[in-house]
Amino acid sequence: MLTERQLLILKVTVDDYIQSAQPVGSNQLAKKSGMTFSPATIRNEMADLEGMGFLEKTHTSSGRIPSERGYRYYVDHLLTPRPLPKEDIIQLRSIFEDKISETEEVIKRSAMILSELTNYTSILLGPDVRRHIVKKLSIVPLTSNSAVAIIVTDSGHVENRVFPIPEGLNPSEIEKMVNILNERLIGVSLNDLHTRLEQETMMIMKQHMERYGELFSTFRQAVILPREKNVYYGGKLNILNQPDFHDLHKIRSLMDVMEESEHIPMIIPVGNQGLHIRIGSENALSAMEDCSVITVSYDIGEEQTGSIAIVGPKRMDYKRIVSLLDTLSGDLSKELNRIFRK
Amino acid sequence: MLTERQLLILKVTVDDYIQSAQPVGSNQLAKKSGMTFSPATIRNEMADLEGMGFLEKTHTSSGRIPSERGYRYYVDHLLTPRPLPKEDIIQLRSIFEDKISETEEVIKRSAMILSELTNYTSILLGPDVRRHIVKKLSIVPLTSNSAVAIIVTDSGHVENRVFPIPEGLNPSEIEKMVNILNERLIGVSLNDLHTRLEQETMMIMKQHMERYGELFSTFRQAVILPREKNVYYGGKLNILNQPDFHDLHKIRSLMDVMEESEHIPMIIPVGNQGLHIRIGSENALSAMEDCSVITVSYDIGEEQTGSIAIVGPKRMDYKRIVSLLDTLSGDLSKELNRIFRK
DNA sequence: CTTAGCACTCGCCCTATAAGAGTGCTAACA
DNA sequence: TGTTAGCACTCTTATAGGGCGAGTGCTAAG
Repeated sequence: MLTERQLLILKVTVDDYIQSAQPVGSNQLAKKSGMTFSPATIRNEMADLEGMGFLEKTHTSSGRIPSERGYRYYVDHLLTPRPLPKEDIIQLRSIFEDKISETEEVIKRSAMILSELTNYTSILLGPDVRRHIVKKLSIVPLTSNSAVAIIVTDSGHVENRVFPIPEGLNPSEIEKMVNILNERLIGVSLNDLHTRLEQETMMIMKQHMERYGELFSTFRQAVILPREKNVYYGGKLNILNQPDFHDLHKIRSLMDVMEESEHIPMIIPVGNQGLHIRIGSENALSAMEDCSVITVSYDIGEEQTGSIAIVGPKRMDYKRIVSLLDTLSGDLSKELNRIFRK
Repeated sequence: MLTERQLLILKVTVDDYIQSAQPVGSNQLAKKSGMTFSPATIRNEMADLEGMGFLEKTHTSSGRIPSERGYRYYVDHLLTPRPLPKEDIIQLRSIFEDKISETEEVIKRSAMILSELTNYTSILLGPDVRRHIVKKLSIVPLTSNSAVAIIVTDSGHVENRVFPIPEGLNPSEIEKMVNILNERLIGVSLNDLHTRLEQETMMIMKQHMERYGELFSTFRQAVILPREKNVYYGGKLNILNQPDFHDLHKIRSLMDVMEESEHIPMIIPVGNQGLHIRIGSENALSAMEDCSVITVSYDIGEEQTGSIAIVGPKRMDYKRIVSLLDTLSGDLSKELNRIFRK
């Protein structure tokens, strides 16, 4: 077990390294306020802490930097979240100041402000569009052989796609189809849409329409997949500001990984409630082994949840980020509830 | 005036430097095929070319690299566009292979393929949404005090935005409003929409509806500005692959500049028909002084034009990019005409 | 006019050296 | 027994010098 003094030294070491990005030595530490022991004592303690795997040296005679285990311990036991400074709160509140009524806009904006506030990259997961409920379907003919299909969901989200229609189709046929679709499909989630389309509507359409086949199948094609991604980024380039990242190759692969939407579930494990911190190799992706990721969930309306993630160097300002995310998660939940509830 | 031999040497020097990214010396050049003169002769000629400002040395006794003037001359007089290799043509054609019916999808895809093909960053300007013509307006109520406004344009583009509506508004009022709006505004461009809204519809609404004021003004708010940007990127990170860029600071500001949509007109001068090449400091933005930008216009339907830009190092493979852009511009124009014409 | 020859320049790499920061260990001290 | 001063040692960083190689400019010969 760690003694009080060791805890203190570990904490101050991590804090200092987070702040300076330089290995911290015993002399330097001794000068810090609250340090009543001599450098020699600190050296002894640091050697112990290194033995226990909390600190590391970059070379034989350098100062110490926290190991991953050190960060982990720091985060688990030594993190004393302090209240956010006023400026931060003001900034966070500014996200909501113009009473935007769209979930997606609010989230986009959160991503932006968050990255500005932290100087790290933020990734926000919005509502899962596939779980939204169809509120209205419509088809607007554009030319003699194309039309745009529009699906409005209960959240105000609009999916739309242009699709080809058979040449010379009677406009009343289309109207008939739209009516049938609306009758049968309002209240269905986007996710269930394509199965329900087949199961329920196909038969009816067959009865009521000639040439239903071509129209129906192209429409189905168009409607299958929501196009919009529910991932929003802020400060993608902030990585370039971090002194911890200098290897262009690593930066490149890190940025690549973050942009690739299929990797997102590896960065932000879905269904994780509350706040989580993943340090270095605790991350699933090897491209992120030099990063820490802090994630927190927030509520969207009453049923769904979204996630906020901050990606930065292991030497991340955990204290500040945790406070920021805590606050933002709460604010965001509240605001989105307001939007959904009205 | 330049002699034949000087032209040859300049061309080969630029070609070699484009290919190798290394300053090219007289011995190296003499080994190239087509070089019938001795290194000494080449040295003399290179000294002359340097005197005329076409070549530069990185230090007193180094090989030569092309100056901006050298690139300019190369591009203006020495560029012999050669037909694209088969693989490139196949790749370009793959953009259109699944007969997408949406302008924006085709453009997005072009941006992607183009950046893969060139290993540079591509920026494509799509149609100016504000010039699109309203095909249909609708309002779908979501909750008791919010609704989503949807505008479909002739190109199949859909603008949509959630906006607040006065509590307890009669649904039939909304319907009435939508009818009036459709009667009056179909055929109007998005750009003219807000002025026409005021001029024509307000009076009519006043006559037919109670409480038109609140509803109308929030609707107007929602409709003012199209949200979608018409800028599409491909290979934003490709800059990181270029050996010419190593200064993180410069990379950062270059990437920043490219993402900022207000800078786009400085990168791609609007209304420029045909192909243009801007080398180094010929660019308007100082962050791009180490870049070359090749732009070409393409047709969207019959009236509008879009632009394609490739951003790379000054040491860019001009020959290849010019051929690629020429071809893509033609193909894209053809394809978009097909989409619009049907 | 072209080219071989040659002295010279400069970047790059390797090595050596000195300074500085920090460590581990030992021994003295409270 | 825990703490601290002292000291030798290690390793990084910065600086300077030497050799190598690629390349140049100039001169003189072909």
